[in-house]
Amino acid sequence: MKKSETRELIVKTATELFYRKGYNLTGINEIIAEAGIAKATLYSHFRSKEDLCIAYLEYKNEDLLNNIDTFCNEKLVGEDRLIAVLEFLIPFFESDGFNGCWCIRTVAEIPKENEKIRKTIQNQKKGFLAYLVTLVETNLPDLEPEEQVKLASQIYMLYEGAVSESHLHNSPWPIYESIDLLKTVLDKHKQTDLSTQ
Amino acid sequence: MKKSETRELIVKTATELFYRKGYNLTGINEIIAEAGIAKATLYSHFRSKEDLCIAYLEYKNEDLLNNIDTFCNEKLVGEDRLIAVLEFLIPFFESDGFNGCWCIRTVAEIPKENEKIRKTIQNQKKGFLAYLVTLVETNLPDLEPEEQVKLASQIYMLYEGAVSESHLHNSPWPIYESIDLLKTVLDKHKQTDLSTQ
Amino acid sequence: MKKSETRELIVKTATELFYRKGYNLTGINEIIAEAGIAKATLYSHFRSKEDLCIAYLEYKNEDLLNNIDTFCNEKLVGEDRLIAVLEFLIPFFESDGFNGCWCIRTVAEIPKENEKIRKTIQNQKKGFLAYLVTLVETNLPDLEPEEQVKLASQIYMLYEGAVSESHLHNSPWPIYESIDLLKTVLDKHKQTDLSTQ
Amino acid sequence: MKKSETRELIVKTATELFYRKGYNLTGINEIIAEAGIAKATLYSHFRSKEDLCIAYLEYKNEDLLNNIDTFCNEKLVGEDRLIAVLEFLIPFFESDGFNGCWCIRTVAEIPKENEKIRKTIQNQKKGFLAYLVTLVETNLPDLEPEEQVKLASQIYMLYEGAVSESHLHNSPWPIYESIDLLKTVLDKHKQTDLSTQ
DNA sequence: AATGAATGAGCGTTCATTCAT
DNA sequence: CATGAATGAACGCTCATTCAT
Repeated sequence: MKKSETRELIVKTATELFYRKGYNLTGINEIIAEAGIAKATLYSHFRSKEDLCIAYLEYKNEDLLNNIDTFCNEKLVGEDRLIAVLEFLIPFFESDGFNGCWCIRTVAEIPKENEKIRKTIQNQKKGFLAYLVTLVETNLPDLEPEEQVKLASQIYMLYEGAVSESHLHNSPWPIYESIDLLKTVLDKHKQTDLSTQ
Repeated sequence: MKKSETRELIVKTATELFYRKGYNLTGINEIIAEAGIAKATLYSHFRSKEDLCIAYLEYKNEDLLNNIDTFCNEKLVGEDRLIAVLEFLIPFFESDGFNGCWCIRTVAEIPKENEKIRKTIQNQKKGFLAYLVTLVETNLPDLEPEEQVKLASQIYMLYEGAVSESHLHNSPWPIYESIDLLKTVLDKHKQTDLSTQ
Repeated sequence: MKKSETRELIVKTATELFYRKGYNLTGINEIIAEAGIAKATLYSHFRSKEDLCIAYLEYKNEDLLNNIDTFCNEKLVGEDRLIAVLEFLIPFFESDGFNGCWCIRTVAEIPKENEKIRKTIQNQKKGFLAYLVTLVETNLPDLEPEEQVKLASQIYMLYEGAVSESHLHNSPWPIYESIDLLKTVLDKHKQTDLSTQ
Repeated sequence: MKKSETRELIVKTATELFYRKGYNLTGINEIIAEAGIAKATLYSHFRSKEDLCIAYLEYKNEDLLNNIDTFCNEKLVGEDRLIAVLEFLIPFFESDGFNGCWCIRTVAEIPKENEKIRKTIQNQKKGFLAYLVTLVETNLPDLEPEEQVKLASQIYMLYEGAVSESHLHNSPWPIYESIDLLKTVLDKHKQTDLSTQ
């Protein structure tokens, strides 16, 4: 087996376990047993459990961004594509193994002093925000730039709340409320737009 | 020392540590050392760390509801009192030791199978939702009942998102975005109200 | 079993193993197996293997100083009692389990940065030197004070060399050479003494 | 790179690390990283870490004997050349990276059962003794043969003690005491010599 | 002749919990 | 009612060594 293949096997195994059971409640022993490798093999690929955690976060993030983008591009353009960001959460919530947001959950598990993981997570969220800004710019080009940023931030907030709360309550209602809220906000923009014309 | 006093000392000590460091990263030894009691004393008051966790969650929740209620009652009635729920988060965020939402963080730390803690947390959130429904009913009495419930749910979503995200980003901007979003929603209700009159 | 008894059991067991096999080559598992206790029991008495090492060094040192003192007090006074310090090494070398000097051996095993253990060892040696100074003062009172210190230092050197080399060569000849050397030095002092009278 | 060159690179690297950090505290990984070679390359030159240890001991020993011989040959003949053996220790102690006697330190680290390394070390010390015997024979030819052997043994003892103790105390005073002791012994031989003439 | 990925055994340490006193 | 000594299981991690390429 190639080195990169082993590495990928480790990341995939760790990702499944970390996301399902949590970072602290998943032991290295469990990961290597599941992956069918020796402990030292894991440690030849990752210096520490912490490094493996970062690989897990990146793997999850990349996957998510791809899935969202694919999902949104199937939708009509304009407002609908923005709403699609939140609609994406419905199949996500219903999918096997949905367990909330790995960022929020991992932040909750690590000591406050762990800057490395904390920064990784913050950067992921900033990346997602940047993605949403671009999406707003593309689909609501007539909006003022600062309004575009504000709207993106608000979609971000609604997205995050919907993920956390649907997970906590084990129900999709928070997603629907977020969608509803977003529609209200978009309506307001439409009105403002009309009235200024 | 009376039995109830010892119990309260334990709960307070555990609460401070659990909230600051997280549930899994706080050891029993740390709690008894901080409280200055013997290990068996702790176990004579709580059957397990899990039971202590529930006491911690309840202690935190009671405290929060009192604080929110006190804060909101100082404000004018009507819409402003609803907005106050979110404005409450600003001093909360700025307070020493702010560390996000204990419910979200604890859910992230325990195994999915732990029904006891999970139910406790879900019930707390349902209690908070019920509080918000009452608040909407009191302050926007003209709204349709189902609209009142919906609005309360949305305030809940905005509240939760603001707590989580201000914690994650270590910045209050998510709180301000939530407030802004809520104002937009309330404006819409006002318009609808006017138009139907 | 009382706490102090368990502690003593641990120290005795660790001492036997550390001295026989060396510090690094003796695992915690071996110590607890030999002592018949649980791992956590050991760690409730000693914070780390390093702390146990220091207890080992102190246990050995105390034992040694007692044995030397007892041995020397059985001898005639004067020069003979000084020579007795080195003669003590003959039964020591022949005793079961003789394995050289724990100080020298432990210094060889720990990283240079380990100040805690290093200081402990240096202090033990300084204590032994102080003991020898007193012994010289008592038994050769007519000698100049600075000559007394010098002689004590030289006895110290001969003692240390004899221990190390008898261990390395697995033979007592270095002890006999040290004794011979000491006698030469004492003879010289006698001559000087006579000629100045 | 030629095979012999690679081998020498390995030995030099291992020597530096073993002597500085100790045998057990130096890992194979550290050696190959420092030498810039692959793990299997090391194992193609040395069957085991133990074999590499022996190469290290031999490398150190050869170097030492050369240095001592060079140092002593620069001195006047007679007693002064014998004293020079101990005076050699002053620049040795002051040199960068002085870390005591590798033989004593390595003996302290290996299991008693390891005959291979043990014998190597004992033979080195016997070789050094033989060198000293020759030195005494050459520089004090009038002494009785058995007295020559005895004197060589005593110089050996003083040498060894001075190395160990200057290392342990991190101070050169043991070297000076050894030199002083040796001078006393040599004085005595001179007197004996004179009185028998 | 040289590589580097993989290994099994072991390391020192910490955990929540129990029980005799 | 409160104690503190003791526990078994699990933790994250490192070691010298091997083998297919």
